[in-house]
Amino acid sequence: MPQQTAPPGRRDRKKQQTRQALIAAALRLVDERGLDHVTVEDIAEAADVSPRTFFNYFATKDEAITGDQFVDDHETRERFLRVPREVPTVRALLLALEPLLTVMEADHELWLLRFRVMDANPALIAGLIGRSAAVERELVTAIALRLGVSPEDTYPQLTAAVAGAALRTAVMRWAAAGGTPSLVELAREAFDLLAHGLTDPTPTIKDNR
Amino acid sequence: MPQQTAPPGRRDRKKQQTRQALIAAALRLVDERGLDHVTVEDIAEAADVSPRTFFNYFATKDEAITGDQFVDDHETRERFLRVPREVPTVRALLLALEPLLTVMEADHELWLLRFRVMDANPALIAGLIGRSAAVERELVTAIALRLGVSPEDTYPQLTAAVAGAALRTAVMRWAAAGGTPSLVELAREAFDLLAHGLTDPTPTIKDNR
DNA sequence: GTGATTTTTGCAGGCCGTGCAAACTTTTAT
DNA sequence: ATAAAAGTTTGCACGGCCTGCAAAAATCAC
Repeated sequence: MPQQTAPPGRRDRKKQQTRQALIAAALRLVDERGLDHVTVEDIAEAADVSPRTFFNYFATKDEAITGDQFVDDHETRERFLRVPREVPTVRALLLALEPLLTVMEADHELWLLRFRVMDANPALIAGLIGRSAAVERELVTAIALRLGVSPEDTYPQLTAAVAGAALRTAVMRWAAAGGTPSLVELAREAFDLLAHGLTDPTPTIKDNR
Repeated sequence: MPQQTAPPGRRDRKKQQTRQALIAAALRLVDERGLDHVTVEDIAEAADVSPRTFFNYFATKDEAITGDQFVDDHETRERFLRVPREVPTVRALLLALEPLLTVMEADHELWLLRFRVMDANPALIAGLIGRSAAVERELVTAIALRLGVSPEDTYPQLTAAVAGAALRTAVMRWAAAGGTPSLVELAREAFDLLAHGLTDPTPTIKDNR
């Protein structure tokens, strides 16, 4: 084997191009007009393909906008299980997620737009969360496995759900703020708050540790 | 005013009847055949109304199954704000939610079936969560108000999202277990874990406080 | 009973998403 | 180069969800 990844031929290049065009068109149009005033036909037209082709790339209109998977279940699970056992679960989850966040920040242009559009069209958030339910289920078993408890226990299920919520919050805040505090920082802040039991903040006085 | 609630006439009684019939039909059919193998027409037929009438009662097929609102935003918000300031936020949220859970337990037959059906048809969960996003937004402002911080801060947003996740977990576990540990107990367990920072459980040895 | 109000229903229509088979393009082998 | 194989795009037909509108039917108020 000369190289692990064979150089993609013209065919795959064209596919990627079409995919990008569809995503870009979808985001632009929905950003301009709102979700309800954009049809799949509009998107296909703007990307210069037939409406039928749209569905060769995405199972749903929403998927072109939100992205099919915003965390890769398998990779994340693996990374989580590789974290040394001494590290507490919540911290281990953060560590397992961080590479992902870094990748998103590298593509911040795309993701900021995506989340801005989602924020403006709440119907999309449901779909996003729904799709992340698959990841959550993976996480439940991974957490249970790592701790040696049953996946039916409260702890794994609660922790997976809560971590998902924390991640979502961090990402939405990142997008709302336009990307100024880094996503990794925001996530760390969220997970730290979690690990401290969400103790109430003191309004006026800031306690630095 | 002789009484606060005027006795409902035949008209309102019939409406309630139709509504119940539609919900019951929807749940029964989807439970039997799965979400994809039940059409609105089927449900309407089983409830003995026209398909068009179905949409006079529910905005969506899913809504007849999941219920339009599984927590009442306004009531919960009020209750939350009435909890004395000394009570920490997480605990106050639990207190504000408990009456709701009690109501659900009173109707456990309906709710257990509902959540069983949702568990079997993940597409429904997305919708459920999506609809609870409205509640979450209410909670964010309520938490911020109570603490005297900005609704843009991390704490209110994170806490609202996390509380929602914890509530959802409790309810799903309650349904999965068939209602044996009481819903209120499960919710308390979840919120206690939250307040303790999700510290890792010890697998074999149980520590009772 | 009569008229006003509300609910139900049918109808037409737009959009989403899918299966299928024909046309087309790229790749592979000769 | 040429032909066969493999993969992609497209059109067509169809079922299902959901909406607006106006006519018909039921209920209510007098």
